[in-house]
Amino acid sequence: MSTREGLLFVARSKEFDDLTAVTAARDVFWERGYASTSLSQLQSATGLSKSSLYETYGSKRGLFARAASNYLDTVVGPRLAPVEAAGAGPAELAGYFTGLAEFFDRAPSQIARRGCLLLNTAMDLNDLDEEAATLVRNYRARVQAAFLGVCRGRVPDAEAEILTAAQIGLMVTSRLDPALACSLARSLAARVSAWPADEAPPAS
Amino acid sequence: MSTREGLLFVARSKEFDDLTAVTAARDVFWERGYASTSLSQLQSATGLSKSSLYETYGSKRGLFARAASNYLDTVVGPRLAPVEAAGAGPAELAGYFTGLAEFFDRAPSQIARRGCLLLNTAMDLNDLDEEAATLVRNYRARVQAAFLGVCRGRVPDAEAEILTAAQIGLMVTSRLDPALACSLARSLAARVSAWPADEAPPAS
DNA sequence: GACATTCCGAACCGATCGGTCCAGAGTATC
DNA sequence: GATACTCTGGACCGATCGGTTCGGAATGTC
Repeated sequence: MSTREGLLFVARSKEFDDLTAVTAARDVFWERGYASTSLSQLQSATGLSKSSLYETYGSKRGLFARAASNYLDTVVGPRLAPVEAAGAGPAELAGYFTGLAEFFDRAPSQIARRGCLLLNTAMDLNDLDEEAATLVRNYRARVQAAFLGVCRGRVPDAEAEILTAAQIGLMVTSRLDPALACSLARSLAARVSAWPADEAPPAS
Repeated sequence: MSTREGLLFVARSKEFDDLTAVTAARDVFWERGYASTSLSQLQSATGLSKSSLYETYGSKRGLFARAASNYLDTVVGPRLAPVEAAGAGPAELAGYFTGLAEFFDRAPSQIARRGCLLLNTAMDLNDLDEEAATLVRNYRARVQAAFLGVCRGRVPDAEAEILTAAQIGLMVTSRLDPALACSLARSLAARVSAWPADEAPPAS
């Protein structure tokens, strides 16, 4: 708003929801990757005109930044939260993999095949910038840190490194064959569940 | 060649080496992915003109098929051969990962960051065809089969499934950070080496 | 009505895309 | 020289790319 001659004028309010638009764009990037996503596809998904997209997000790259941030907040965060919580144990980690298994099992093929937006970005790093590269590296580090928190005191630290790699492989596999990914996720959950108890074992 | 009036004429011989050109193209696809590789980049890499490329390989897609086949023959095959051999054991599997670790350690960054041509293709499946998709799935299945041959009789079969995922994650990680991939590969080798002996344990 | 802002359609930019074609130079054997 | 084939540079195709600009309609408050 602006003032002039003591009068207060209020501008026309926004007609589209920013979160809705970013989410729609996120899904296109997620499914097709950054480089293979065209502006016209983003227009179709968001329902916004090219002018509005440019005016609001500055560029394709700017919209991608918003999409990636949204992905971290609404997809990665909630799924990883129980594992990142203080005191998380094998049960929480197994639940993480079981949750993914159920997702691959139940979600429609088109959704299950999207893999991970940030890992998919690893293939587009040639077309993006160093900022995008560190974004992906930080994501990987965050996953490994969460896994490591559960491993400490129970299994060697290298287990977290390997589990992180397996998780990355899991998301890539889901792009190839969601059913295979489902099976794999269950195997990972089973493996974590088989870890020895860390404290006083239950008297049986 | 053709005959006419009883005379035999022999055509001009090829001036470029097919294997060299395919290898050069393969490296570009490997580094940049299918969709992000342009014809002009393929021209620069192969040293061939657009006309010759079209005449020889039919299309960008046709050249990619040759590149992928070459990749399987000259990259995947040799590295996986010892693991696929009859009677291969943990030592061969550990050697596989150690070989990758040394590669990530010694190869120039630009080379080490290429990851796996076929796994990278998983991101381009939207732009390719079902034939390409089965190519990647078959590669994954081949790796898992090789790993499974070593697991049998020593560790549960699910270990091969998880190791395959870890191997996929390893190749993705190498695109992000070769040093991390090197460390990961060594951890995988160590893990496999720690498997219990399958037959009469050595008397100590 | 005046004013401020939002939004879109459309035109436009320069560039690149994969693909097609052809004239002509080069290279080989007879 | 005649013949047959290889190979290239360049022109061309229609299409699409990300990005930019602008006029004007729509929507709001005063």
